Parts: sequence; structure tokens; C-alpha cells
Amino acid sequence: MHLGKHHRSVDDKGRIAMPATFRDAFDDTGYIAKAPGHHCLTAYLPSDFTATIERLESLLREGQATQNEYRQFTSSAVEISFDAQGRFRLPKELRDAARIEDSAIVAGVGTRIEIWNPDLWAGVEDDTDSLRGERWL
Amino acid sequence: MHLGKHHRSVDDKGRIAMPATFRDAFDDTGYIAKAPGHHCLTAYLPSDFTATIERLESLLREGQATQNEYRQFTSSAVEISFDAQGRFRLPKELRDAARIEDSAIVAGVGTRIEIWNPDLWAGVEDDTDSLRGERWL
DNA sequence: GGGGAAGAGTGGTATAAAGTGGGGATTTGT
DNA sequence: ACAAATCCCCACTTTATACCACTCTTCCCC
Repeated sequence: MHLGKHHRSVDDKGRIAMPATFRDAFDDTGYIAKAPGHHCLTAYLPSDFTATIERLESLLREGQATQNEYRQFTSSAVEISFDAQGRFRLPKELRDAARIEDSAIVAGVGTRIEIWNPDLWAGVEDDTDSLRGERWL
Repeated sequence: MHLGKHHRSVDDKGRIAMPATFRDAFDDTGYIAKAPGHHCLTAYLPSDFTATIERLESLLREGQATQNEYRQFTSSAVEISFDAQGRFRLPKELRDAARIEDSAIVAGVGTRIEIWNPDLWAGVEDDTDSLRGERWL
């Protein structure tokens, strides 16, 4: 379960410090791919990434997902590793896709970890249409 | 069942002493998240937090809750632990969201525990429009 | 009622960890 | 061979965490 929101700088080499609380869940490596819709990126633990790929392949066999969907997801994904300071490198391709420049929001979203352009993330938090917590609080 | 209202100081490191009567219900750790509407914060026992997340995820699958709602709740949440004096640390992000500075109200609200800015809490107590206890007293 | 012990609440300091920035060697691609 | 990208260190600043000290209240017990 991933929780909490962290603002992070992105240096000119594309390095981002994975928040320590998330980093502990990773065992040296992980995966990052464009989220469907491409408003943000999603970071996966190796086991979660494998499970996600298998779910997508299953949907593909059932005709619930398209080959292009499969192509987009797999071809956007990269394996990441961490340096001695706990940072990973986000390739320019993925930074551009999510409009990430010199800073980013790394957010724990329960089952997944998302990486956002701070301005786009502000849009998520300003989406008060959805504040109907009395249904689940 | 959580009962009672307690005024607490918040030091410059964001530490708050959990009232002893509530602390006994916690087993070392707990969770705090922004309440929908963000007028206050809600503290959860681990089991209550898990149940809340599962209720929200269930609504998400049924299309009764949005991804942004899920993002807002999970990304605002933090796990807390208590020091030897029974205090927990409230991150600046959450203090700002609930406008909590150097003191706070920690209130037992039956099924949950809420943390308020004292001035905003006064607004709750002054809300006499809702005093129609004859329906349930 | 007085004295002492235990628990609750508050404040400060020292140490460790997290986050950030940069240099320079090595690799990659052209 | 050259430029760009990547990797591997090292240094610094900020923040979090663990510890210790003190006050005040409550509750016994004598």
C-alpha cells in the first residue's frame, strides 16, 4: 500500500530521488511506464509490473484490449535502478510524455505510485466535483 | 468508540501528543488523512484505515467513485508512529491543509478521531442550526 | 491532609537519514 | 574522434528521529 505525496526536484540529468517510504518497497529495481491517457507516469515494483503485463495480455486474448494498447504500454516502459542516494533516472522520452521538467510530484495512490507534472497534479487536487466522502468515510 | 475533546499544543517540529484515552486504542501505528472537504484531518486505527481504503476501492470498481477521489485520499494519507512520550508527527503538508499551526483540537467523533484547527472547531460548536437533538436523544 | 509515585503533556538537543547538487570517468552513438 | 548521454563517486543542506529533561496533575497510601 503506497501512501503520501512528495514534491521532488528533477535535475538536468533527469534524476529523481524516490521518496524513502516508497524506496523501501523496491528491491534494487523497478519499472516505469506511461499511464493510459498519458497524463502521468506509473512506477511499479517488479512483481506488480509483471502482474500488470499479465493482466493486459489476458485482456488482449479476450479481445478486451487492443494490440496498439499493448504496444503503447510495453514500449513505453523502462526498468529503473537506484543510485547510492536513492535516485532513479527518468528518460527524457518519459519526462516529455508527462510534461515533467525541473520538478515532479511522486504520489502513493494505494496500489500504485504515480509521477506527475506539479501543475497537472494541482488539477487532480482541485477536482472537488468528486468530494463525496460521506459514501465511504 | 472514541469520545471526548482535547486541546493540544503543536510544537515547531509538528509533534502532537495523542490524548492518552485514544492512544490506548492504537497499537504503535495509525494513519492520518485529509477528510473529504479538507476542513479537518481524520486519524484511523490501522484496521479502520484498511477497511476505509477497501470501501473506496470497491466504489471505484463500481464506478461510484473517481480515480481523482482515490488519488486525493491515498496521497494525503500518512502512517504515523508514536514516540516514547506518546506523540506523533503531523507532516507540514497536512498541517497546512487543515490550517493547523501551534495548537489543535483532537476530538473523538464516535467511529473516528478528528484533528481540527481550534478556530474552525469553534465553528462546529457554534453551529446551532443543527441542534435538533429531540430526534435522537 | 501530606508525601510520594506514576502518568500525561511539553520542550530541547544530538544524531542519523533523506534530499540535492555537482565533478569527472566511462560508455554510447554518430 | 567527438559530442552527448550515462554512471559512479563525493560534498553539502535540510529534515526526521531518538533521547533526555522538566513540569504538572492525578491517584494512592500512609
